[in-house]
Amino acid sequence: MVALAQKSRLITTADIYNSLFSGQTFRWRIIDKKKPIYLGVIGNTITGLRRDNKRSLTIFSSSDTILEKSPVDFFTDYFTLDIDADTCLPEFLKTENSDIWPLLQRYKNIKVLRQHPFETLITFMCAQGIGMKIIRSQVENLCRHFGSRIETSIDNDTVLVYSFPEPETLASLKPHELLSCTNNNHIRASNIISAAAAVADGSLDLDSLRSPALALDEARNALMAQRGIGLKIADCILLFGLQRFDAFPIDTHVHQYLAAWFGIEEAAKSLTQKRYLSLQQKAITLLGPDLAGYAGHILFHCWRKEVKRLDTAL
DNA sequence: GTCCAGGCCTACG
DNA sequence: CGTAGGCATGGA
Repeated sequence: MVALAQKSRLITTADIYNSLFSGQTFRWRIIDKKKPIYLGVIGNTITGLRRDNKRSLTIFSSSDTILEKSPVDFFTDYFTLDIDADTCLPEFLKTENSDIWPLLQRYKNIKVLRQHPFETLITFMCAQGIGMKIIRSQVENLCRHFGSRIETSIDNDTVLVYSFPEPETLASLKPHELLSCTNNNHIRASNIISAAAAVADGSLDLDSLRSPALALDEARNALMAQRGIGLKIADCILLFGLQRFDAFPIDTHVHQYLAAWFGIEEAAKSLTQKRYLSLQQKAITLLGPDLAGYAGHILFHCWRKEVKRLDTAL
């Protein structure tokens, strides 16, 4: 058993906590709601975050390093503290849309995370046409069945976590072995296995898709070559797992707020593939070419919480 | 019971 | 082109 030792302290705003449960990651969880400790597994390193006060955060870690970086360096990158919240959202939201701006106050500092590419690929393949609770439950099953078991202790309580499965592990499965992780959907199980196989054998090179030198369209096409990955899932993988903050995924909620908040008439119609691309261009024009997806995620979370009253955390 | 959840793919006009 | 239906289940 690995005792989770306090390793370092990171000074930041409390808004990074919302980042963990804004729907971009399905892996982090709350251990103690009264004295919030958030637990995650990065590679094979167990990491815990505890809020000390509004601007101070303690990092716990089962190792001195997280993916070969110090915990502080790792989380500075992971939580994109290099992205300035003030420049992320465009001015027109503050001036022209006075009805939206008050709603955004609790969400405007949410950070989009730089997550692990393969984990992001698979978890978003699990997220089609089902609710957030089932998605989280599927991902939990995925790790429990096919990841590595890791035990730790926090304040003398034993906590059991699992790493995310390796591509080779998932690639070796048969669809029926994966059904508990795909809501019993056989097609999705088989799609996930073949995508994992593509990563394992190198025909899908996720790291190469991170390069800004590669056009966003080409990166998306490489992902969409996999069965079960369409425009929306591909854009999510680019945004959350490949650090392409210009990628702008449009799901049912984004579709809704583009109509309700931005008055885009096209968004009132059903979301066909052609309309997806057209709406995406309009959104990028409004939100800016560099951080459209980053800004879009903040709007997405605000819409879910403030308008739809949906919760994302368990 | 009905409807909708962070969709994708195929078949059919 | 577009739309409808299938995939599957749980919670509101």
